[in-house]
Order: sequence, then C-alpha cells, then structure tokens
Amino acid sequence: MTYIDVILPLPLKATFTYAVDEDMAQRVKRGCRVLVPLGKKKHYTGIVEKVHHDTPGGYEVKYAFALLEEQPVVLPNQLKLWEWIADYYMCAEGDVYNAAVPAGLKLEFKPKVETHVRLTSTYRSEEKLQQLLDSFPKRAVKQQELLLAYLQLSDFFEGGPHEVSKQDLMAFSHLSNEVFNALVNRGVFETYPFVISRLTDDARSLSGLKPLNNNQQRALDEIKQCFENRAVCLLYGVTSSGKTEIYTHLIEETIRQGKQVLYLLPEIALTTQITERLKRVFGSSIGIYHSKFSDPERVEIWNKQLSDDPYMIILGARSSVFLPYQQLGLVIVDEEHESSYKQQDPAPRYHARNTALMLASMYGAKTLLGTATPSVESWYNATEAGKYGLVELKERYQEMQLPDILPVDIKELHRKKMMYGHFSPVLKEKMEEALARHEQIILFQNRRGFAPMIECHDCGWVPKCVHCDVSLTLHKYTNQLVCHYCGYTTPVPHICPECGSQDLRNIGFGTEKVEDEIKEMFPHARVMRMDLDTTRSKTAYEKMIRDFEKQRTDILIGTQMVSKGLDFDHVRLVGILNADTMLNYPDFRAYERAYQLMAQVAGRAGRKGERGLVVLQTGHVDYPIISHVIANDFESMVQAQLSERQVCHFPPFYRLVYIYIKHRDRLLTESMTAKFTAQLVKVFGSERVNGPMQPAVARVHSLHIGMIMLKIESTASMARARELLLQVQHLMMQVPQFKSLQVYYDVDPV
DNA sequence: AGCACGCCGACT
DNA sequence: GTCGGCGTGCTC
Repeated sequence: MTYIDVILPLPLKATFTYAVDEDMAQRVKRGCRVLVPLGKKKHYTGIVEKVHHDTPGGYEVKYAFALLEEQPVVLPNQLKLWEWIADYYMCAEGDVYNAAVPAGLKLEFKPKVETHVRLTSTYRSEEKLQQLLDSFPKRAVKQQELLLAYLQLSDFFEGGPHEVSKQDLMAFSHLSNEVFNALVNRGVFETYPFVISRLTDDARSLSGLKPLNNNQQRALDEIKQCFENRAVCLLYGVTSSGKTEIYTHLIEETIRQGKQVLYLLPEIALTTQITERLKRVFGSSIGIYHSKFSDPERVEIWNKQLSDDPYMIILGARSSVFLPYQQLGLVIVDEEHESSYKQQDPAPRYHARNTALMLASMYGAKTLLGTATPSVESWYNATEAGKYGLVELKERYQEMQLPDILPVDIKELHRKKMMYGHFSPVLKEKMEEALARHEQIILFQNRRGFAPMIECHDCGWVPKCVHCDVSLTLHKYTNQLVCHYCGYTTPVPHICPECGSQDLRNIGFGTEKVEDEIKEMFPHARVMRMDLDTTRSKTAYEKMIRDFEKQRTDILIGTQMVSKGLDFDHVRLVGILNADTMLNYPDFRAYERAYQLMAQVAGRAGRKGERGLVVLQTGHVDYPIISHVIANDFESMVQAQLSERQVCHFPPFYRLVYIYIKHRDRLLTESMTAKFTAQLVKVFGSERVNGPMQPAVARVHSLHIGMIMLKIESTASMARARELLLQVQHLMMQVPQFKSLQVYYDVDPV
C-alpha cells in the first residue's frame, strides 16, 4: 500500500496522510498537487511532502481523490525552504504553503482561451488567395470586406499572418456573425482555440550595459573578489552612488553563466522605476512578481519558472522568495535595511532578507545586500562578526555633493511664538526662495505614532475605537474618524459626549494638516500629498511620481513613502517637519530607523551640480542622533547603537521572540500572560524574559492582546530555545481555562 | 481555517 | 416543548 503525507493550506502543525490507489502510486511524486478530502464535505489542494509505505495507526486513512499533475509544481528546494520557515518562524507549514503558492494553483487552474481565426489551408498561399479574390461572387460584398479586414489585421502580405482573434476581427470590421459564418461555410475561414498568455513579451530594443565609472568598477571588482570566498556581501553605497548600475553588471554576468537572479525590493512602489531601467537592458528575460499582480498572472509566472524557458531574472517584493528557481545564482536584496521586508500579520511572519539568504545558501548562490544606510544587524555581520564581506561606495554619481543639513530648534521657536503653524521661519523662507526659483520641494512628515485626533478642550475626552484600544484619526477629506487598525469609521461629533462642550479641537498633525497650512502660506503653489490614503490604487502612486517628475507639482508632502529611492532632478530643498515623532517610539530600533529615514529623505535633496539643502526641525537639536544625521556619520550612529544593544541585550547580540496571547476576555488574557511569563522565567531565567509587556495596541478587533518578549543569546542554539518555548506553551494549554486562548509567535520582530 | 457536536435562553 | 446562540475540538 502506498501513502502520501500531504501539506494542507491550513494552520495545522502536522501533515496529513492519505492512501493512494495503484495508478496514482505509479505517478505521484513529492511536490505534486493532490486533491484530498477533509472532514465530511471539504476538499483541499494539498502538496505531497512524502511518498511512503508506512501504514499509519490511530485513525482511518482516506484515499486521495486525484493527482493534479505528472510533474511537481513545488521543487525540492522550495519544500526545504518551507520547512525552514515553518520551523524558524514558528508557524505551520500550511501557513507557508498558503503564503507561497498563488490561490489559482490551489484550485484547478484554467488557462484563458480565445477563439482565433485563420484561413483554411486551401487559401493560405498568396497565389490561391488572389484566385479567390478574383473569383469572389459580386453580390457577396460583405464577405469580401470581412476577408480584407482579416488580411489587414493579420498583416497577411507583410510578414504575417499573425494571430487574429474572432472578437478583434468582428470589432474591427463592424460586420455581423452571419457574414463570418458564411466565410466559414465557404471553406475560407476556420476557427481554433488559442491559449493566451497574460505575460507580455517585451519587444523593446535593448540598450546594453552602461559602462561603470571608476568607483563603481572598483566596487564591482571588490564584490566579485568577496564572492570568491564568501556567500554574502554588503554593499554600503551612499545615495546616488549608482548601486543599480553595479547590480546590472552582476546580473548580466550571472545570466551569462546560465544562472537565475532574484532581485528583491522592499516595496511594490519601487519596482516601477527600477523595472524600466532593467527592462532597457534585459528586455523579456526579466519577470516581475508581487502581491498586486492578479492571481492568474502569478500562476502563469509560477508555471513559466517551472518550464524549460523560465525568466532568468525575477524582480519582486518579498513573496518572490517563494517562486520556483531552477538554477539560482545570485540574490540581490536592495535597500536591505527596510523593515517592510518583514511580514507582519498573517503567519508566516518571515523576514524576506533573511529568508532570501537561506534560499541562496540552498542553491549555493551568492547574495548581495545593498543599501545607503545598513541595518545595525547587517553592519555588525559585515564588520565585527565577519560573516559578510563589506564593500563601500562613498562617491556620489556625477560629482553630486551630499546636502547641507540645517537643524532648527522648534522647541525654542514655539516658546517664542515664532512658528507659522508647523513651519519655522527658516523653512518658510527657504521654501519661498525655492518657489521663486521654480525649484521643487519635498516635505516629510512621518505621521505614524503621532496621528491627528480630536480632543475636548474642556474635559480632555478623546474619541476611541470601539473595537481597539486606539484613538481615532481625523480624516478631514471625508469628515470622519477612522481607526487605522480595524477600519472602524464614525462621523466627527460636534459636541463632546462626555461634557457637552462644543470646544472640540484638533491635536497632533499629519500630512493632511501640513497640506492645509501650505495652502494658506503659499496659495499659488501646486501641492500634492502622498501617503497611504492618497495612494490606495495601483496607479495613483505612479501618477503622482510622474506628475512630480514632469514638474506639474511644486511641493510634495509625504510620509516615509517619499523617502524611498526616488530620484528627482529639480528638488533642492527638503524639509523634515518634526524629527521627534520618529525618536519617540518605544522601540529599541527607534534611533536606527530615525537615522535611516532622515538620511534617505535628505538624499532626495540636491541636483546635478548644485548642493541640496535639508531643513531639519526638531525639539532635540542636542541629541547625538541629530548630529550624526547632520554629519552624515553613519558609522558613529551604528557604533553607538551597537554598544547600547550589547548592554541592553538586543539584536544583533540577542535574538528576540515576541509571544502574543489573544482572547476576547481581558482578565483571562492578562492571567494567562502573567502565568506564561512566570513559567518562561522558570525555564529561561528572568534576564531572558521581559513581560508581560504592553503591546503597541492592547486590543484589536475586540481581542485583548498579551505580549511577552523572550531574548536568546545569538550564540545559543535557537532550535533548543524554540523547543523549550513550545514545551512551555504546551504546558500552558493543559490548563483548562487557557485552552481557548490563541498563542502565536513573532520571531526576529522588527 | 471550517465545520460538527454540544449545552443553555426566547419563541411557534 | 423546540430553534438557535457560539464555545470546544477535529479534521488523515
């Protein structure tokens, strides 16, 4: 008897075993999809993890219904990666399967088919066709018209015939179906089903590689040298040093050796500019993959990567690590410091940079991590720990100078009542100058954690979400209060429900408030706001970028979105409205992140031949981080961070695991979190356990949340720590009252 | 994740 | 007397 162990798309900790009939036993392979029953009436598409002959005990085995293909759709290395992710990030393999495989592959996938038209073999030569046209009955004018329309559409006499769909032909000719059928009956036309690919072949002319300048060439040589004895290399290159050009040369060399390249980007938004540049060089050998693609498109890319003509380059966001690769030779992780590489909410909570490193090692491929502001972890790995090679590129392209950074003490100015709303006199003056010179301006306001809300001036009442423990954010545009966690929406009240006062005021400020202030100060300037609210649609972001590039906008206000790798030629002035909102996070990464953000935003200032200016408004001009930003002194910042992290037991010296506990009942959540903490202290010692901690939001979607932080020395065995942790969880779940609580983990949180 | 099984309040 | 609320526990 043959059995298969199957991974189901469910959060189950184990695989399920099914029996297969003799025919299927002959054909089934590891990595194939199978249709299996579960429970009384459900069917799932599962992935075969193992084929074996060990009869399972303890339950009645069911038969798998069907095998969906002869050749595996999940390759051995992918299964290996899934296993690693499930193990390391402490989630079910089914969660990984769900995240990795496009939904279309979890059902029967139907290719898109169109009806196409061609001439029957009788008339396919020019000579025969001429004869037909000459002898065509005089009264069949419409048929003749339709035939000519076909010949035109198919370019019959000029290099054709090309594919012509019946739909296109009918739309083009404006003739009826009757006429069409007449030509079919006359034996002139025939129809056939045509499977259309959603993947467009890019037939643009290729521009070839741009030659590198001396600095870039030196960096490229160093990277190649580094790859001779190391698998990973960190490229620390200042903004505008031309990292993309170096990547391009490395990619070209890799595909010349017949190996594939994975180019990871932190956000879909960034793909547009980079895609254009890479497509000019590599044309149709490059495939794009990210979550905004439709499911059928993703299925097609997956299948193409399994075929014998796969894309040699995949450019994509974090989920691209899940695609099948046949011969992976190089992984590039661009902007490696970006926290959006970490998947936050549904499991698997994986870090795409670290997962990519694991993926590369499975193929013996090299990994290049590129950034202008390395993460503290990667910097440590490339320096003190000696795990990665390090290549630096400090010269900006085309002799662009780093911008001048001007700190402005807004605490002082507020006290002296010299501020114009949120604008210091200096910033206002510099903006006036820039506008007069027809230069563009970027203003940065990181709204997160400092959301605009309303407050009763008399009693201090603040509207809160009914499902979550957060105050509601004011959206003036729709005149509503919105919860950024669950989406709960309610109209703005006119009177305070607590005390009846009419004095409800706006406090805090976000991009929207800034926009209003600018419109008042500079009524003639063309202002554009770029944040999550204004870039909801796939095209909105691209349109904004294009408008700004074409100088249809004078002032661009935005959240961190404006900091990401966009290069504009006409920006000289950048304003950081309030750096303090970034420094006030209750998070050990706050300074690192603040530095990265400010350095990235500052990098947008300056254009060819002219030095940029950054006005940095803060209430803490004396903080070391501010001087590090001003001096562009990444290394001092990172050294300060490293010593702090070492003293306080944080990454990269310790690994963190957050344990989350969720339940509708607050007291039960609190009591389990407390008991769990006590038990963890017993097992790991009090110095390794921080808890119960206050989660960022104590309640989401009406569920109360408890949180515990576990710290494990980087030198210790993480596998052993996970094992002990799961034992403690198991012990907790034995307590009858705690059985209904949800427990999940966030390993290496960001 | 769904869905069935199981034990307590307002209705034909 | 039942219909149905969702809390608990399986599903190979």
